[in-house]
Amino acid sequence: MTFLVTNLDREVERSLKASDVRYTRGRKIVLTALAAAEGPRSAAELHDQIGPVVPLSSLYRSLAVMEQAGVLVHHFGPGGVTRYELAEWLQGHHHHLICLNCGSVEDLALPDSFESQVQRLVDEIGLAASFQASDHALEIEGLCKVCS
Amino acid sequence: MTFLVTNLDREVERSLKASDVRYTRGRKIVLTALAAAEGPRSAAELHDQIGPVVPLSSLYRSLAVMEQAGVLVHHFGPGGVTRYELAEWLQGHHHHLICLNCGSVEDLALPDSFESQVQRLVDEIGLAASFQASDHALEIEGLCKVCS
DNA sequence: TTCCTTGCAAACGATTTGCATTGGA
DNA sequence: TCCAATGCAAATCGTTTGCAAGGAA
Repeated sequence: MTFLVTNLDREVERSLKASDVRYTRGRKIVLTALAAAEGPRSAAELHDQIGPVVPLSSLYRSLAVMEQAGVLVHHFGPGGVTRYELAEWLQGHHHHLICLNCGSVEDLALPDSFESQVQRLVDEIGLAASFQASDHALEIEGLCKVCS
Repeated sequence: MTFLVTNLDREVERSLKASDVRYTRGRKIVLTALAAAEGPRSAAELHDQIGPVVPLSSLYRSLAVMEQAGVLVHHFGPGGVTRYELAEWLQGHHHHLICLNCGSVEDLALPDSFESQVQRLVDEIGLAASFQASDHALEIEGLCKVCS
């Protein structure tokens, strides 16, 4: 993580406040679970981990609101489900390791030397394809430690 | 495309036959639509394009069967929907340009010089992360020609 | 004849929403 | 006090499946 949890909390609260969104107990629980996760998590995965204190409908609403406030981002992954994680400005740029067997998705931060190469490739590609690239995601598929 | 449509058809038929799957009229229609597409397509997108001659339930079943036979592969993308495209051995390795505005997904084949760099990066990363990588996908997000 | 395939409708699972109630600034 | 947030249930939407009818080998 880029921030200590305490600072993270402060940053999140500030961001939400800027969108007239309250940083409530339930949202703190969700945010904390996501901050502790090693990769993007679906509503169901979070609900399993958090328990019934935050019902699914509230969970979905909290995720949507925090995404609109720029605190979270989502991805679509294995199982056709939506997974959320902290926005890049909170947890840094990274990529994903996707297990083709169990469907788990874990983060992978690349050393700067790699990342700059990826970034350069994407920049050049965008130019060549007349596509206004603003971000990239290198998803690596294979077998995770557990499944290999 | 790697094959001319005629040869594609022959290859597909052979593959399906090997899985005891018939290459029926409806499946040919779906396959042809996918072969003509510039990127992965969802069942709904195909249905809109093809029309009611192939009902949605048959479409979903055909896509699933052809994927099991190794002729198609799927991805999860914008809108949280599943999109299918020809397997790599039929259309070649490529990446995706994802429009953050309209949600369109289009193919992008990289020049060999780029692709070999991406491949080398992925290989090195896999080693470093004790992850048994078997494939990779470089998704570039931004604005497509229409939306930019 | 033997199975695979199809089509319709019902079933499912993930996600969203209406509405009355609760809670935070 | 006032409006956002919550919780439950009902509604949606993409996708899957049961089952009886149709079609190719």
